[in-house]
Amino acid sequence: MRSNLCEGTNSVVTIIDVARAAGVAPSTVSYVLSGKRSISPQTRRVVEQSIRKLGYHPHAGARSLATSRTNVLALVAPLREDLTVMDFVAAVATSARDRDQDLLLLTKDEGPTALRRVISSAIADALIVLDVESADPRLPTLLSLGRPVVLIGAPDQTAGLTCVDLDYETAGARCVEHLADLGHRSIALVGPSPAAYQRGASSAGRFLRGITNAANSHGTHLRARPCAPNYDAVRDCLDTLLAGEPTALVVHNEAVLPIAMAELHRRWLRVPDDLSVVAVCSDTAAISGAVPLTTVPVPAAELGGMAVEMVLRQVAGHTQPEIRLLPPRLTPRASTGPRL
Amino acid sequence: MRSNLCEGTNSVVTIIDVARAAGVAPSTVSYVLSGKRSISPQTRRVVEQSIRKLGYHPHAGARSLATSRTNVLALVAPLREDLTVMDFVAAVATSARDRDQDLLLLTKDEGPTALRRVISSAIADALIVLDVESADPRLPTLLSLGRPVVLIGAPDQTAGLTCVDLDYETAGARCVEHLADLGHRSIALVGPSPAAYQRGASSAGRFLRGITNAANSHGTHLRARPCAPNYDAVRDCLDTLLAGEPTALVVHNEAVLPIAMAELHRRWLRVPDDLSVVAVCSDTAAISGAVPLTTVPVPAAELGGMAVEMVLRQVAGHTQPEIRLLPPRLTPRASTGPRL
DNA sequence: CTGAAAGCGCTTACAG
DNA sequence: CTGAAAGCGCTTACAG
Repeated sequence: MRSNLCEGTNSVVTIIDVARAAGVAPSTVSYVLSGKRSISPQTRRVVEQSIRKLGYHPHAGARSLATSRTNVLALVAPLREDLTVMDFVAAVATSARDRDQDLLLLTKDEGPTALRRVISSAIADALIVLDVESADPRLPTLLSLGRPVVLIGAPDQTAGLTCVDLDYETAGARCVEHLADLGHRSIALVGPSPAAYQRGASSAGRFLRGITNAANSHGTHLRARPCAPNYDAVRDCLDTLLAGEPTALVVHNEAVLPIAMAELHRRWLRVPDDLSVVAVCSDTAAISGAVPLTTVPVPAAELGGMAVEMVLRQVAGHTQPEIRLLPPRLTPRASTGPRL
Repeated sequence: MRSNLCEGTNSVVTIIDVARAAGVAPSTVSYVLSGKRSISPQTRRVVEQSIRKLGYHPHAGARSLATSRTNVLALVAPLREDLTVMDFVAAVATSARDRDQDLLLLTKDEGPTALRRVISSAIADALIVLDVESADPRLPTLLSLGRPVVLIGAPDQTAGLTCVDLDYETAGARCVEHLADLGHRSIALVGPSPAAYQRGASSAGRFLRGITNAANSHGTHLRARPCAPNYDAVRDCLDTLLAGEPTALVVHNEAVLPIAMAELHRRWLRVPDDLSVVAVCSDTAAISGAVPLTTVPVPAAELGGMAVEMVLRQVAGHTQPEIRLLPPRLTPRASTGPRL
């Protein structure tokens, strides 16, 4: 009862094999596959049968050689242990597949050379770059490639670049507005890790700017500190921040979030009665703790989907650079309440 | 002062361009590149200069068409938000690059069809599969591919398959031994999520078997429960487990770990005085909490590296299937102590 | 130590 | 609606 697929020789089934089996020319098989000219119903049927029967799969290299298209997108991702990164990778992978593209994974530490290599060797048609820094050293290379590139994130200089990101500056403002509405006049920010600030992670600076400006214009006191993702750093950071007796805490650091919540608990600080908490992170992280957290969610799925869409538009010929900043939404949950 | 790389036409630089510029035959350029025959020093020098000057990069599709080799490895990863998955992806990506291979990222939910497509279309030379289940539905396809495949994980039936994994059965035993040595006679296990058991995650069952058998032979009482990665599930799980008054807790669930530690703290259970804790997880997760945890670390970096090495050996012609189970090591830290 | 040429498996004008 | 043929950019026997 075994099917006779792949029986006999182990060699590759080519378009010529299919053509012979179907009694047509190779070009006809090609056109059936691409739909680029009309084919009689009978021909189509017999060709499609042969394709199935022989288990034909077009050779990607041959196709790319003939068309200058690979249908592969390269994603450049940082390798750190980070759920948000994983979210973005997942989002881009899924939407790439939805558009019949494969995904090549490059790591950030391969640097600019790898980007040029992948494009110049026609391994991928386009690049999606994660974890962009304010003055990213890869920018000159990216610009000189002359091929489709989309950045998830926004560097300082965006001339000629296509970027998509959450509007972190407004996100910072949203946090202040929400807390100010609840009567809070003193806010503390647990920011990204010192490493993130040092490498100039673009979201870190923009969020800080947004929350600072908003605090000023609301007459709200703000104290901000970066925080490394380990227990000691969190304790120190909270020591410093809580010394100012804030009534609300904004956490823009997903890795630190569970540690910080546990530490607040250890210090007998009830959330939200003693301290309101707003987090900027993925929603899954926000609802896994004891108290469901008010968040400004990072919409990784949307951002990843948009990046794929935008880069494919470029592949299709659209060359106008564009910056898209998604308006942040704040989702109120149990971790924020009125100042008591 | 601009360099004259890439000046003028935007079209692809080919081996013919390089040959012309160097005054040699295209085949000579090819041999300089591949090192497959001896080349006079002068010829080599002039060819290498032309390559640099023109910014030549070999066309991957053309090369794969001519050689039947892509130098691309495909990694099939599950998409869930999970640091361990991220660890494995990072490990495989890095070691692939070290061996001059690119990495294509496939998602688990694409199923067996994607695996066949990627191999049959010569998009990748080989497959590395993560998150293997006891009776994984992809196994028949994988076996029929006739191409290099390495599983990270071990299904029940391994005939004809090459697998590499931590020896989770022995890992379970190590936990019991360590705790029994410290005098503990009643152990509780927080296992992987119900979802993991349901899909038959192979490590879940093997670890449970190992810890169960070891507990029996040590005359130690064991109570085990799966646990979903959210606060309510953790609370329920601990309610059930702690009712048995264990003096030690084994946590084989990285996502649950920070929540569980916070919850123990909330219940006034001091670690290790009231309760010893052993975790099976990456070491970064183990040392980020208030108490550095005794672990049996999951050696993602080693496993990923071995998978790449093994799959490349297969690509090079080595066809003998093999099962490699890494012996687990237990790293004692502050979270385990003698039963008081 | 080096060259000329066939062939890898596709796509797409060109011709009918 | 369909076929015959050139060409995409490499590699590798074959010949010298």
